[in-house]
Amino acid sequence: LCRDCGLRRLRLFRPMNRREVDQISAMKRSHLSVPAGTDIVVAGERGRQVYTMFEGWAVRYHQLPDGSRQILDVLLPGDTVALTAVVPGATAHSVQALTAVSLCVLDGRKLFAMCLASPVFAMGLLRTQLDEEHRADARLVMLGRLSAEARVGYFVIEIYDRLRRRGMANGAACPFPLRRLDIADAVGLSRVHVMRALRGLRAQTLMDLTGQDLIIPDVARLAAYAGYAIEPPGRTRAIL
Amino acid sequence: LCRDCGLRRLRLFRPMNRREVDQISAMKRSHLSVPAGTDIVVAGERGRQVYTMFEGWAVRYHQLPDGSRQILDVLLPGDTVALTAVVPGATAHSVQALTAVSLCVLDGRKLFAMCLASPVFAMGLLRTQLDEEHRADARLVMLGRLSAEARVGYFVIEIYDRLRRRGMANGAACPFPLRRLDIADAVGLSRVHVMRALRGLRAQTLMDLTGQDLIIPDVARLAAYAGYAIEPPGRTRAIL
DNA sequence: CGTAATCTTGACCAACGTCAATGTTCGTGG
DNA sequence: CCACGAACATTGACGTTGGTCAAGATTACG
Repeated sequence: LCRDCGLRRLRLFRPMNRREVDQISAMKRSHLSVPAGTDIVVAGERGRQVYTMFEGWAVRYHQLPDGSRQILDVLLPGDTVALTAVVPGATAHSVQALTAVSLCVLDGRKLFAMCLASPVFAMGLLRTQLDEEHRADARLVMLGRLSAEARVGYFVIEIYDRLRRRGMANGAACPFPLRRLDIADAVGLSRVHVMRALRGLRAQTLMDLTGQDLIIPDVARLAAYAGYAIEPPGRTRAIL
Repeated sequence: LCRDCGLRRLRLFRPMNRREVDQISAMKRSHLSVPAGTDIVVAGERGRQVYTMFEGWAVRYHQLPDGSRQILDVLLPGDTVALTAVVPGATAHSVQALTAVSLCVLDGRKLFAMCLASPVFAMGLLRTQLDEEHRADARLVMLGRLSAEARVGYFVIEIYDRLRRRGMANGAACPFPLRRLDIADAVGLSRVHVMRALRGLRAQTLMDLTGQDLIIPDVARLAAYAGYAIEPPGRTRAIL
């Protein structure tokens, strides 16, 4: 199955020989498809499964006691979900599908065993994790120091750039299936103020988000405005 | 040297046998002591060294082109610095000493080699890294969703709790050698507004930060107010 | 004792949140 | 095909939170 995975052809993952691919294939339990809105992982539950996003968009988020929600990250095809399950411990965050989503379900215990058996594989995971930390740091800067408009711009272009590196966005346009409230919960603003920021960004022709259709006339200009450093290609991911 | 390290006696690290400790000892290059204000790591430089905080406080931060600064994390004794050097790649953030700091300097290449040789060790690193990610997520929630007072309270009690787990804070009081501006740069506020928040927290007897002396009369109450989940002890770190 | 850095506070202003009203899209049942 | 309702987008008016400016107080240190 993994041998023919469409995502592999996008050069999204570290080059692997046939044996490695087959080993990963052996960890694969099943393929899961869920409609938009489904809770894939619920905070506090002790899962033994790791997922790989295959298609669709999802968010990792945290719900506060007062009902407000912070989106921690947007999950795109190729991303790994719930890696904390490998190193035993309950997941602290929830994951919800934004669109229809399909995932590869991996056996956490087998994945753990594979890490112990193959240090190179474990180091790949560690590197992917360090990359994630880098992105998390950048988001921290965004939330702590950027204006509302710059935050929205940053959020949007970060996702656009991730899609582009995966060969899933080419020109100036790309789909953006988030509601305004989702954006607000990601960048720490209110839904209404996100609207104002979008209007401002459109007025400056930095980006145009109408409905679910995103247009970025000049990626470099938006990146400069939002303080986003466009990632050079070449970084690959650890798990198929 | 590491065999007698004072930090080891605090049960801060995973239990190791003598051979493991000696292996880590072999990676140790030197011991570095720097005065307050020193730049330990400079963003963009390609270091081949990893550090372990031995004594003192430091911050990991990012400087924006407009001059403002976001503190990403406070580094306390026992914390690992610049782990990105292990998996090759330039460090993206800077580290500066807040107080006089002393560090163990480890050879990044040897550390890398040790990860490849010992998968258990590599997995320990991965777990520490996943714990860090969890803390990063929590800080993201703080910046995105909490009020100014709650943010300051969160920031303070998180550090207090980390110190406590390391046996470096016991009663209600603990030293807190940050300037108001440092706190502001960490929680995404202005220096003046941090003052207002501190006054408010003092008025509610949630905490009292006067000068560099912190007093938390009721840790659980402050934690509840700030939405901080006090960590159960037991999590240990990977590198000595 | 003097200078520089930081703390602390008040007054005022800008950014962002809340409320409420209207428009738009889309799915559902008649 | 159309009527209806639900969810979401969009906008204006207004209130609150947090930033900026500026001044005096305190501390650290030579």
